[in-house]
Formats: sequence, structure tokens, C-alpha cells
Amino acid sequence: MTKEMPTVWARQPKRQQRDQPALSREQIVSAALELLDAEGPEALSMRKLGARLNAGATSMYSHVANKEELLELVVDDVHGEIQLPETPANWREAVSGCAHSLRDTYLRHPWMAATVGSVPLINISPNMLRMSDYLLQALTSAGFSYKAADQALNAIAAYLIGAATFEAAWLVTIQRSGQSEEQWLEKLMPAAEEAIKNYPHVLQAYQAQTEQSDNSREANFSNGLTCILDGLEARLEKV
Amino acid sequence: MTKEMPTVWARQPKRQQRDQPALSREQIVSAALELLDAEGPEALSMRKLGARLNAGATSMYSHVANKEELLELVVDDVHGEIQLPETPANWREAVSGCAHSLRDTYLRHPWMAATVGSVPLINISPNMLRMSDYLLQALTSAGFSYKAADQALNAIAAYLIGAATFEAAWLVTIQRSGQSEEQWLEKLMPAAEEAIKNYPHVLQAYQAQTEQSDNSREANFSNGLTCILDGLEARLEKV
DNA sequence: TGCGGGTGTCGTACAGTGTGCGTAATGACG
DNA sequence: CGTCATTACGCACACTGTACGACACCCGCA
Repeated sequence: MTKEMPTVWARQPKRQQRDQPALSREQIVSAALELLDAEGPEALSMRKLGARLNAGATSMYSHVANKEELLELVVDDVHGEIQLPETPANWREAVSGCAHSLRDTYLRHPWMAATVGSVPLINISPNMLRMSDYLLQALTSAGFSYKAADQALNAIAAYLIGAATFEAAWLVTIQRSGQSEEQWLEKLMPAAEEAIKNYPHVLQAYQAQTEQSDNSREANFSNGLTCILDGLEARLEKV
Repeated sequence: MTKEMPTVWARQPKRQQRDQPALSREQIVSAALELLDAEGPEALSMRKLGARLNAGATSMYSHVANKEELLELVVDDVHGEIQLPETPANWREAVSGCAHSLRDTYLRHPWMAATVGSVPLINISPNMLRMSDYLLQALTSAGFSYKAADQALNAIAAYLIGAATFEAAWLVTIQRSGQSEEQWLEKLMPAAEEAIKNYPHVLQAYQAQTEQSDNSREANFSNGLTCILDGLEARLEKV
């Protein structure tokens, strides 16, 4: 026998219980998800979670090894929300549709980006595999070799996680301030300008940005994505 | 007066103390850094930090508002380790040198990637501004407009953070297992193959990868980076 | 020289955390 | 009916971040 791996995905699910226990893994996971969305990751405690489920503080431990494993499950659950375009016209559309859906999902659950970084072996969680498989299919059938497709996938995934991390951090900061994005921006501006003033190029970029019209976060995201896709496409054509 | 911003960078440093107090901000930050490197982020507690500094558990609060702010300072401190090429031959070299140094830095402190996601307003921390300014300078003097350079910077930064996140998560997982990367891989393989088996394209990519020789993490990172740079360069030429 | 007052340090205390353990209840099977 | 496996739960432990108040120190001023 191989020694057990310290990850949920390798662990056998518990033998099907014959009776109907009050708690189930899915209930626990979805309650945790609600709590995370409502109050953020630092507010998620096993006691609160138990309370929300009308259960004791330690009742969840029959269904979940520990808090970390619970988080793995929740993260994978959220990854299940990502929609994969069903009949994309080409590989770019497949990737781009998936990318935008991932972004939407991560921004709907702004704690995700900061959390994935501490979840081990995220690559072999079911819903991540589902997405990888989809993208590899799209890429290889467009002409990428499996090696090239794998590398492309890594690059894309890195960009997506990074972009989501920045954007989510921004949203969380605003959310915590309890103000609207405009109010927050207005209050931030003096401090930002003060911090920037000794960095001439940052200052210029800042000024160039404020007089531009289309600097929405969404446009910015698409822009970076297009950039990667262009780089990939160039390689595809070269072969 | 504008209301004070809830971030270290906007806050005035405390009035210079005339005597030589036992603790200083720098000491605290560097001790925290050591602790994080040695035992990981979940092992960093104010009490342990105090003990390491031969100080009481709450003595740090005269120099640092709270643990979160301490983390902001540590993160910026680490960002200070990133080396910026002094006389790059062209913009690609500038970006690439900076990128590799960032990667090295993040892998030297594997807790960084998971931590930056929960640090607010990272963009206006001094050492981040220093790097942004450097890159904007390199990009604009290569012909990018300030708007284009800003977008390019965002794309690059996202890729870097994302790539570091994946790689660091991998390293941390191995480190926690207390085994070498090879041992760990060997033990992981059966579980991974089991998890993969229903995803045909992932499986093929996996097989293609194992028979390849040059699939080092470093090569993978460079590859994705090159891909972005190619995409950027294409835009630069088009203008 | 003496004396406030400001500053840094630290002990105590409080509310809250994850979770190990023992126990009790529940239902299935022989 | 008894036996057994499984879940739920209360309690306890070690530990967390940090508010508060007391205390020791050093400064400039009288």
C-alpha cells in the first residue's frame, strides 16, 4: 500500500452512511462558503460555522479532517462555478471565455485569490482538472503539441491567478472601508499622490491614466489576456 | 485635513526617539522575516516574535500598529531584495532580469506569494513603487506610451505573482512533507495518476511531460514570460 | 539639583481560536 | 434482543491578537 497522501483528493470518501446524518460534507462546505462570502476569511471559524449549521463546534470534524481541508473543499467548490464555453469558435474564444468566467467567479468571492495560494496541490482538485482538461483539449486541437499546450496552460493560469489577486485585493480593501469605490478613491488620492511623487514615471503613468477614459478593470484584464494569447498565437504559427 | 488612510505608507513615522530604545521597527521587521522564513506564516505569532527579540509579548505595539501592518512592512522589505538590472541592453532584458529576480526572491521566501494577496494597497508601498518606476522607465523609453506601459506592467505583474503563487505553493507543500522533491514526487505519483485518469487530455499532457527532459520549473517560468514579452513586442511594433 | 512629562516596556487579562478526547445517542444488522 | 459502527457534542487545552494600566527611564526646564 502506498502511504496516504495529505490531501483530500487522494483520501477515500468516507463509507456511504446508511442513515441520514444531520450534517453532510456538502452542507458544511456550502455553509462555509456563505460565511466566507458574507464576512471574509478571517471571520470563518469552526464555532461560527457550527452555529450556522445548528450544530456543535466540533461536529464538523466527522466530515472534514480539519479547517485546512475544509478550505480545500470550498475552494474546489468555487472552482466549480467557472463556466466553460460549450461550442467555442476557436481556441482563443475557449481560453478567453474560460478566463473571463474565472475572473467573474474570483471577484464574486474576493477571498478566493488570497486563499488559493495556501491550498496545496490545487492542480489535482477535481474542478481544476476539469478546467485544465477543457483548455488542453482546446489548445491541442488547435494545433499545439501537448507539451506546448501544457506550457501555455501554465502561463495562462499564472496570469489569471495573478490578475485576480490584484483585483480582489483592491475590492477587499474597498469593501473593508465600507465606502463606495468612488468615495474610497477620492480619499485615497492625496495619500497616493504623496507616495508617488518621488517616482517620476509612476507619476506620469498615473496622470496618463486619469485623463484616459477606458481604464476599467475589465478592459485592463482583457488587455493583458489578449497580450498572452497573441504571444501564444505567434508560437503556434511559427511551427 | 484629509482623514488618515488605513495603511502604513500614509501614516507618519513616529517622532524620532532621542534615546536608544531596545526595539526598533527595523529590528522587529527583520526578526519577523526570519521567523517567517524559518517556520512559515502560520507559526508567526506576536509572542514568539517578542521572545526572539528578548522582549515582552506586546512590546512591539509601540512600533507597529498591529500584526497586519507588520506584515505589510515585512512584505515591502522583501520586495526590497528584488534586484533591478542596472544597464539593461533593451526593455526585454530589463523586464526579464527584474522578473527573474522577483521569482528568486519569492521562492527564497515561499510564504510571500500567499501573503501578498491579503496585503492592501501593495502598489503604493515604497519598494513596489521603486520596481514600477524602473519598469515604466524601461518600457516608455523603448517606445511604449505611458498608457501602454502601464497596461504592460499590469500584465507582467499579474503573471509574476501568479507564477510565484503556483511555484511557491508547490515548494511549501514539499517542504511541509519534510521530504526531498524527488521522494515527494514519487509518493505523489500514484495519487496524481488516480486523480487524473478521467481527464484524458490532462493525462496526455502529463505523459508528454514526463518523457520530456527540460521541464524544470525555471524553464517553464521563462517560457511564460517570453510569451508575454512577445505579445507586448508585437504591439510595440504595430504602432 | 529637582521635577514634570513623554516615551518605551511589560504583566495581566479577555475574548476568541483549532481541535483532541471521552461520552452519549442513533440506527443497522445478526 | 444484543452488538457494533458512526455521528454529534461538551469539555478542556494550548495558544492567539491586542487593550489597558502600571512602571521605569530620559529629556528639557526651572
